[in-house]
Amino acid sequence: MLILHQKLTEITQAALQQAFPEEFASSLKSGSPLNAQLVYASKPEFGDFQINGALSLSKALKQPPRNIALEIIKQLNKDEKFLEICQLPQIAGPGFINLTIKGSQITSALISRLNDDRLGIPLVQKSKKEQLSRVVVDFSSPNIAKEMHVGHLRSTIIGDSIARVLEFRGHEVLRLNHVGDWGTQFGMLINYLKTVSPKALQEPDAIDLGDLVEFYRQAKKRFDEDSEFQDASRKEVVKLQSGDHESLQSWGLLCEQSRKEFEKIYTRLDIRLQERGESFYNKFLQAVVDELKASGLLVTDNGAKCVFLNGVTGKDGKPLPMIIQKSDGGFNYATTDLAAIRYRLHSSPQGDGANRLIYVTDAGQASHFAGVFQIAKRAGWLKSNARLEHVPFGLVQGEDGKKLKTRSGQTVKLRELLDEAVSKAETDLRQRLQDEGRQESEAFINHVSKTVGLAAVKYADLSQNRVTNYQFSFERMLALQGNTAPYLLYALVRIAGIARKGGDLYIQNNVTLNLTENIEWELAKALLKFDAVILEVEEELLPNRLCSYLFELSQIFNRFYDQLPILKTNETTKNCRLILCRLTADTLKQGMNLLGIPTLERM
RNA sequence: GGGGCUGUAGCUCAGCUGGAUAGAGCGACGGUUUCCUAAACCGUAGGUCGUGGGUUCGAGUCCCGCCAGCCCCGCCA
Repeated sequence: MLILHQKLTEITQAALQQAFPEEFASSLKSGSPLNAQLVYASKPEFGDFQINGALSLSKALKQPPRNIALEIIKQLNKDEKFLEICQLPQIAGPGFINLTIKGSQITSALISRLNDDRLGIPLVQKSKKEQLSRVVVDFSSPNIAKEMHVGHLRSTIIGDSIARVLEFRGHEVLRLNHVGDWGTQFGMLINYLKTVSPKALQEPDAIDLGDLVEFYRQAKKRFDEDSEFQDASRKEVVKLQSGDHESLQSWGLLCEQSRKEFEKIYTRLDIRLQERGESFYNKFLQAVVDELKASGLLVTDNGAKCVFLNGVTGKDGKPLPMIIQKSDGGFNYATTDLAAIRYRLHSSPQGDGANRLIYVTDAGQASHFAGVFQIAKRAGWLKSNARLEHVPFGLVQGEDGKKLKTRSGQTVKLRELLDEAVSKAETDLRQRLQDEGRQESEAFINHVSKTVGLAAVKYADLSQNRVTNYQFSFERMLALQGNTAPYLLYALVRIAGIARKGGDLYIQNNVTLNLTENIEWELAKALLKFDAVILEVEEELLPNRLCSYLFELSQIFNRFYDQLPILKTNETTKNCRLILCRLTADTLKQGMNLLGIPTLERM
């Protein structure tokens, strides 16, 4: 539908221009050209597209809306290209123009999609200008020496999906894991490591720290109780920052240990991520300070070097500062974030040469990023086409509406959360098999449980608008009905079932589509909307739009499946319906793939 | 005190640049299976879109005030 939308936009603009040439010309000069406002129809009974412009142009053109609509229609009816695409336009209500695409256009669009493994989604133009197009998606970002918990769930899943969509569109995507691998807590950790396991330094591979979370907890406990330990830890921070060999080695060991744990989760969730922690930017921190100083943004206040933000005021009404270098000479996270922006935007090889930076972090950091972005802009680091975007998301809440915790009040570990989802899916599946008297192998049960459980967790998160808080509920996500992963997976299973029962989904002979039933048309049109949805997600970075689309597509397919026989009809009708099945399957699979969710043949 | 986000059906949520009679799912109630997986499908009930103003031909959507909840606000990340 993208191509049709584009063509019709041009055609309706031309019609508007021809209907009101003088007004159109003067509107061009004034810089706010008249717009026919062609959009997708809000309801099926209004056709496929609607022109809304007649209503809003009423004042400018000094005519009643229906007259304007009539004039536009006159021009449209003279346009051969238009008549080729659409049926005769209809005026409706106060002055809307409803457009319905001709059936032949729909079927030929479907057929061209059969031979298109990109399902109508264009690749970004590799023109010279866009060749430099590189996108950084900064997501997941757990802290070293801490286990991943629910807090990382949303960033990881949403960030991955956004990266997948951008990659599919042909952007060069840098998936960066900005792990917390630097900071004062390492003094404590290294000191504790030296205390409990001095051998670890000689043979880094020989030692297994085990549960790092427990290790962290014990270190923290010792730190809080033992003042000598505290002093030693502070000295350790200084040693680490000054590049002491032994300290760095311990630090590396801790990072390596964490990395192994993170990898397990990423492998399980099928997430690719390039680790580039905060420490990477250490060598650029001083340069940030120098550049901000040179550009005149840096102000020393109470010994700290700050940049005062525009439009952000504190209690006394004065601008709030962002601290770039503490009075003791140390840097903090704002400095690191600035160094990261600078590096990512800087052309290679001194930087990543990216022109779109996407940060998938919780909404609580909104003002932090607003501040950091502002400084980057004022420092002149952005080229004209560069975009900095914070992609915020809400909290994960329990069913009580409060931040999700375990029964004992602990943070929920991501690993355990995933285990539970899979195990619940398994219980459910076994019950179902028993009820239906089905026999399946253990391998099948394990595979389906794992796929369904993880898909449920991902989909539940992605299907909600990320800005709002998200109420986590195993019961709902695994309910296996409604807007859930299992519902979508089931639609695919049905299609796979048809193929097993002798339906050839990949008919090679020159196909002709002859759609007769309403539900067939509905399905056909739904399939054609996929391309527009993907472009919308690319722009708005809202994966839930894709989820809604896939859910609606599945609903339409299920109705189609319910109402019409597919295999038990005459040959022509059968082939035609098989093509609809195949395109539905391809679209669902590709859509799910962009959500990071693998699909099943049977479940 | 300043700033941000949120407030839509009993519950969980959609609602794209303002457009026609505000939509799903769950739950509730009722129906559908000699046929491709019923993890499905069909139907019924359920709403002063937090609230009061304003802009507009038209507002859930934009602007202002108020109420409620959550989050952020100089040397932690």
